[in-house]
Amino acid sequence: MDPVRVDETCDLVEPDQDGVALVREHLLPAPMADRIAGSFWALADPTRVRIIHALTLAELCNCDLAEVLGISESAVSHQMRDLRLMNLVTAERRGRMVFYRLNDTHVRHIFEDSLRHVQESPS
Amino acid sequence: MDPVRVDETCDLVEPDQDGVALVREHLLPAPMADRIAGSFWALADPTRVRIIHALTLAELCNCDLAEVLGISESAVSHQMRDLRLMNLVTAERRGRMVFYRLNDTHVRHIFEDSLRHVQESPS
DNA sequence: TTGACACTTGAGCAAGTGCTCATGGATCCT
DNA sequence: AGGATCCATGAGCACTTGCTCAAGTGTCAA
Repeated sequence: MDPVRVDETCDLVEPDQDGVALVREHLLPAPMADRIAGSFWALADPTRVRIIHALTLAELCNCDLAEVLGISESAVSHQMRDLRLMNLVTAERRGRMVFYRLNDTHVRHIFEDSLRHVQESPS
Repeated sequence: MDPVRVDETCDLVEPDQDGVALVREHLLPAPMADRIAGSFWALADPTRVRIIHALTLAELCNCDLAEVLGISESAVSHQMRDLRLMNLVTAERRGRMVFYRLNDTHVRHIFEDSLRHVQESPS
């Protein structure tokens, strides 16, 4: 628990000094909620989770990803396009293959944390 | 970087000893990918992000959440049902109101981490 | 050049999501 | 009891998502 104060406006504060009033005062602005949601979008889909996990282990090209994960190359390509737009991976062409690499240490870290958490938890 | 070894089968390993072979060997099983994706589902939607943020500040009832976030009580109630099913919040009835409280320290922590990360990052 | 291979892209579709609206249940007050 | 308030729920709807399929681009090798 023990939340941490981060700044003056909108975030982590000692809770429950007044309830509704406190919440209203430190309300998370909608654009920031959008950015946070966006940063979790990548890991909220099983296919992308598996792609990101694979890229944690090695740099891989589109067709290897498709083959290893058992999905079509087109499906992989579509996902990689989105991940690239979110700056979560970088693509590098070598010959006719395109190799993908994880580009975001934050996503890598929350993924690894979550993997540990899922392994420890009972269900 | 410096990934951490967690167990023998499917997870965090020193990368790139062979690429595809290594990935195939340590492939994340689909059910585990589903569980990880599920644990991020809550924070991948702006409305739920704002609900969870509000609940990090105080215990709140349905109607206060609706009023503070500027959405309908029905919309809140539907979201709270899902969050309850995922065991992320607990509900306690007091009179005719139902007060919600965060129930998952892991979600609380990754949310707080992410909030800090979003605040530090440029864009 | 011709073909094969790796990847990209757009259209289209089935399934899922988040909301509103209407209704019903639970609780309190007079 | 009757009404008011708070919440839950189901139906319905617009929108999004993740996929497949088909067609196209880029690269290499014979």
